[in-house]
Amino acid sequence: MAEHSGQGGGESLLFLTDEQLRKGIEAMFFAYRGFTEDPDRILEGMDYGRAHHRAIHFIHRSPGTTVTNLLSILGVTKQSLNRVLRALVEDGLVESRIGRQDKRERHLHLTEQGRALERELSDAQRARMRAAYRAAGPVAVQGFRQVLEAMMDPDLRRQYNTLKENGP
Amino acid sequence: MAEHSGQGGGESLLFLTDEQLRKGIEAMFFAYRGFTEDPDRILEGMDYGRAHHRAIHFIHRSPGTTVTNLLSILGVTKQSLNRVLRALVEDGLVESRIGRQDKRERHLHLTEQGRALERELSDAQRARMRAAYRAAGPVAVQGFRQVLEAMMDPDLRRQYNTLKENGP
DNA sequence: CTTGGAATGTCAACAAGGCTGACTTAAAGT
DNA sequence: ACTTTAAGTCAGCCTTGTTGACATTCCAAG
Repeated sequence: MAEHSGQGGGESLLFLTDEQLRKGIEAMFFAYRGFTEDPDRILEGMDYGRAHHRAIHFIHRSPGTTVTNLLSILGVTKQSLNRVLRALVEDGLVESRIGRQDKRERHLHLTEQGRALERELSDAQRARMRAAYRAAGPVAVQGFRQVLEAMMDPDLRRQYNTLKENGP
Repeated sequence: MAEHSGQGGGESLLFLTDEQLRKGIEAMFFAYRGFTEDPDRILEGMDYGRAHHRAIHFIHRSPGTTVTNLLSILGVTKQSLNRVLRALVEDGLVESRIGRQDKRERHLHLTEQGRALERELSDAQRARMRAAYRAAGPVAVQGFRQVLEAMMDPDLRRQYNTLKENGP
């Protein structure tokens, strides 16, 4: 524990002060607002909201995923997700195919229309992320990702890493 | 623009690929879940939720702040905030003092009971943030903050920086 | 073959926390 | 005096989350 001695740990643990942590907490709060703002603006007026965006994102990300899998990624109840999926299927943005092996399962896919909305939403979100990445530079981006990953719950980190591997 | 030449920009702009951006987007999604989880768990069962947490946090942060100021920080309507503040005042966690200079204003302060809850909530949230910071290291933390700041809306970044200056 | 349990879907009811719109009160400002 | 601002309130609505109960379908183990 005692790195050298000195008040605060020889190797400079100043980044672990309550003040630094509080800044990080507030940065998360304000940044998340920006993060969701652009897609939210696109969706308002359509009958959709943030919940629909999340469903569309992860269906796009893992085409053919089952409802149960999606539930565990999104961390909501099936009733909540079902309300959202029903709307998307009725409106022809998502296709729900009965499993061939296990006919209880529904495999979810975006239709062409669904892909179009996904593109619109993720273009907007990526544009902001790209601007932030560019402004901060590659070293900062690496740190950004490291801290976020360390902040996740172990279960969610597993989900996140599983997603990372199967690129589209 | 063309740093050297080569496919992708001489100075390695690989961190700006859609794939990298998508990973950042998903990292934000999963990390934010972890970020809010601990306070949420503490609050469930009490009659309070995330909205109360936010109000308590920023009143603690800027004691004596006015309702209007708090509104602009939180980015909600006064009706929404009022519902939350009324509960906190009725339960004796927040004190609303009429302004001495401008008697229309109400200045908000945490009571001892309010400070106790604030401490409980922020201890939990800081513990997670501290663990993440420690795991990632000081360089990563700097990058984390840089990217988050770049991701904020200009207005929110102003709010964030204003808050940063008046340390408690 | 039967049965248990898993995966899915659906209905109903509810709560938190956003929102808009309309309106009041009190105090400042001009 | 008149207007604007700060705050609060009432009523009603929407989205998105929750529980609980229940039906259907179908795989798999006994």
